Amino acid sequence: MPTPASSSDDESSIGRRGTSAKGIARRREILDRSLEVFRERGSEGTSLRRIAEAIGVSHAAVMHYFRSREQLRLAVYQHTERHRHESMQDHPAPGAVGRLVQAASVNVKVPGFVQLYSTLVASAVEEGDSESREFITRRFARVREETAHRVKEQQERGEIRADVDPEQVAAMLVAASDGLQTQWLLDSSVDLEGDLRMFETLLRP
Amino acid sequence: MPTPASSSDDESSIGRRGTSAKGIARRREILDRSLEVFRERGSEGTSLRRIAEAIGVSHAAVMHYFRSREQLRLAVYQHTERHRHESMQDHPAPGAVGRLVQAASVNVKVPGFVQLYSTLVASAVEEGDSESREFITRRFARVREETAHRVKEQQERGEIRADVDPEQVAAMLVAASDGLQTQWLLDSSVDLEGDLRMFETLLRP
DNA sequence: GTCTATACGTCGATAGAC
DNA sequence: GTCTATCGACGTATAGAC
Repeated sequence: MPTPASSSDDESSIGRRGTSAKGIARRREILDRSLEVFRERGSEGTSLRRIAEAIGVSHAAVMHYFRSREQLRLAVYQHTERHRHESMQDHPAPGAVGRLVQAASVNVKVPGFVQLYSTLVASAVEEGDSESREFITRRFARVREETAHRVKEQQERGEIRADVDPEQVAAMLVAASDGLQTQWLLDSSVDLEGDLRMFETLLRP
Repeated sequence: MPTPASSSDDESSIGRRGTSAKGIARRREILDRSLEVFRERGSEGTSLRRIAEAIGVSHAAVMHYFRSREQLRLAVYQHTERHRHESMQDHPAPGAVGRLVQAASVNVKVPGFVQLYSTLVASAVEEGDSESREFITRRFARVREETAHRVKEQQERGEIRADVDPEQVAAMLVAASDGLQTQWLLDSSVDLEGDLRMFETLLRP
């Protein structure tokens, strides 16, 4: 539910195979089809066998490209995130809150994306040493840092009140963005964009 | 990760058996031991057989009291929530933000509680018709409503600025509280209490 | 490199004996 | 109320065909 932020991980660094032309295509096919199946039944309720069936291969073939089911789920998220970023490439940095609003609005329009993120966060906080935990932890740190930097700049320009700590504001903005996307999924009468935009009022000098 | 809010569901309305004295005791034992095991391995990584083993019965015995694994998880959350509420019964309503801060601080000190909540939220947004979804959806609606009411009262008393919508503030406060608890779990350098307290500054007239 | 076939241990869930 | 037995499905691992 992140926020923009440039994705630095290439897909191929995550899986273990898929070097030939056919392998690369197959890998992408698995990622694309997985998201489709996740959308219908949720990532938690979807087995490797079901994904494999949707493609027309054995479930062992899927495991040829991904070390584990957990790792496939993370790779599907990163794959989707990349495409999501491309669809909002061109914009002139409208400030910290604006970035959040834009990112959140795009997120909830990608079917299954926020749901997938939720399962990754749940895995991250439940498991002690998983790849999910490391990925989500780093993501939070990076997004907070980028947001804090933006807030600081806007404070120097006098666009944001100076009596609040940029790091605290950043943590809060990221938390509110994540939480509101979740609430919107369960009750679309929640005004995701308006609620986030309210921060512009609250942060005004 | 909620917020205070009075728990209206009785545990026994959730499970299906446990009417005798022994049954009631057994039911509570399952709930208590489940949380202990969830704490170590996470609720997602814990099987009914492992819980049963910790008690000294077969996994079929556990299923005698709970319709499904999913339902047991929800019941464990509600059971823990009840005890959590009792541990902060006496307080004189310190305002909307104060309530949030108090609730969040207690939550993160109950081992496994926020983690369990995260898995429930993930289930809620992934599954279309589950009990988890209904429970979490109702919870959000109730907590938002209670918080909005408190904000409105404080606005009338002049304690909170009047140029913001109470419902929007409530949704944001709940979202920020949830999101910050998650961030704190993954990185305890996040200042959960301080970040939330900042809202008092932002909301000052 | 890509993939099928197959097997292992475990899981949630159910049925029926005690 | 609790057990044992059993079911189909699951994640994972390996051997080997192409």
